[in-house]
Amino acid sequence: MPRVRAELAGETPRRIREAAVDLFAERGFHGTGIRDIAAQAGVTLSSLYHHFGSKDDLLVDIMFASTDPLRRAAELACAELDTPGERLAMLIEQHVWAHVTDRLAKIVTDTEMRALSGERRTRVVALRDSYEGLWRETVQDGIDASIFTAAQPVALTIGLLEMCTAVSLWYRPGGNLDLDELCHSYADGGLGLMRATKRSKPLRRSDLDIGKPTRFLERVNA
Amino acid sequence: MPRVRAELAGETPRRIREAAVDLFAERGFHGTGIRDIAAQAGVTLSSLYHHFGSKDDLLVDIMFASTDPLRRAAELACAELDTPGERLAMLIEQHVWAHVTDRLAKIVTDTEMRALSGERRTRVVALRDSYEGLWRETVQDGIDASIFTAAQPVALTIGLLEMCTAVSLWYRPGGNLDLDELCHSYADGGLGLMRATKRSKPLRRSDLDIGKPTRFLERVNA
DNA sequence: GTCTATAAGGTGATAGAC
DNA sequence: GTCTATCACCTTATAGAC
Repeated sequence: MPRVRAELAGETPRRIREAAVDLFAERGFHGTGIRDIAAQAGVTLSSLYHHFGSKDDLLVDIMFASTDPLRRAAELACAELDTPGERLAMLIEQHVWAHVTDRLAKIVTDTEMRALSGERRTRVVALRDSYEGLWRETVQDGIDASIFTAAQPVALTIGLLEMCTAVSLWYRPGGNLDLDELCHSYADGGLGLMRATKRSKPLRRSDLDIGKPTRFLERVNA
Repeated sequence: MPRVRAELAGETPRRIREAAVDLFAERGFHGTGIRDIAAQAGVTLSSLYHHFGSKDDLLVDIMFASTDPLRRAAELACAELDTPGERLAMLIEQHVWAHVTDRLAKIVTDTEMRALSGERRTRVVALRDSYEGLWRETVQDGIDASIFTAAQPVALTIGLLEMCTAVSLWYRPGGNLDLDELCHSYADGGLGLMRATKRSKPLRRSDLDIGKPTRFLERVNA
């Protein structure tokens, strides 16, 4: 009985969240009314407000649920992989993988920051900065070890991150480009973007053995 | 007298457009009220509606004014530069240059497509597709000529474009990274992303002599 | 936990005087 | 071309019954 209750108790918020993600991604946060969300979730307006304090809270909830697992997977990858090349490749692959499999929530997270203000915004920005910091550190490690020689590593790191983020805007699973292939290709491109030293031969993704893109994400979700 | 009148006649719409760009970029299209725009432009609501048929029309106007010159400059570059490497480098540099110097309008253009529907949306999408087509053709030319050897050129081209687009989200002129340097660095990174053949040595931006990023944009604006 | 009803104010757009 | 005044509707959020 308590088991069943717990499951049922979690179901309504989940449906509200999903409805909100769909609508926010399609019409934007300000373009979506809370009545639209309640209707799509199959609940009334008051029920929605029983589970979420405000429309803003619902947005923050969506952003955290989508970003925090990826950040934790990135921490694991940085802690457990040996070289900057391996770490950067894995950061790219699990970022791309997450932006494809959690497409709509990522679109919302990446486009609706400006809808937030005050303490809510501060919290979300802090989470995002903590994730992006792992990318910056990884690239800097590569520069320090002379594995990467890009002229503007900081600017290129932001660019690379945005390139991988944008996958959620165009990629659809089921086309003629396999998701694993996409991850692999973007990791290879990212290593090329950072440039190998002139002495050593360019670092290629196919030279690395880092396992699947889901390797660390699975441990986080468990 | 007619000269002065013409200048005055064009001034109010210009101020309305600028106010709208500022506010749309900061709060989003649906997050901005038409009263906010009118107030920031220093005109009344009715005056705004005298110059623009609707809030949607104002958005379309902003998007066209920001996108069309860049598209025409891209056409010029593709017509007049000899090699795919030179063409891609110039496409990257003038794209980055435009996204820095026309920052706010680019943010609006890149994030508010979903606010449009029907015929307005069709027209803006067609303009964007025509521009992106020039990038795809350029990369394909490079693949055909074995200058680029990327595994997934189409996917990487979109990624590269988004990477350059995202510059408007973070870059501010006046920091310690010069705009010309940024353009140069992104062009070099983009060439690396597409990969040189294994036989020939990698193509670098510094090997190319293509002139300034503004070279074709100036001719379009004239 | 969910419902109906409603408060309080903002929204895009227009009418008609000057 | 610009103004004031207003329409009809939609917005987030809450009160209070069940």
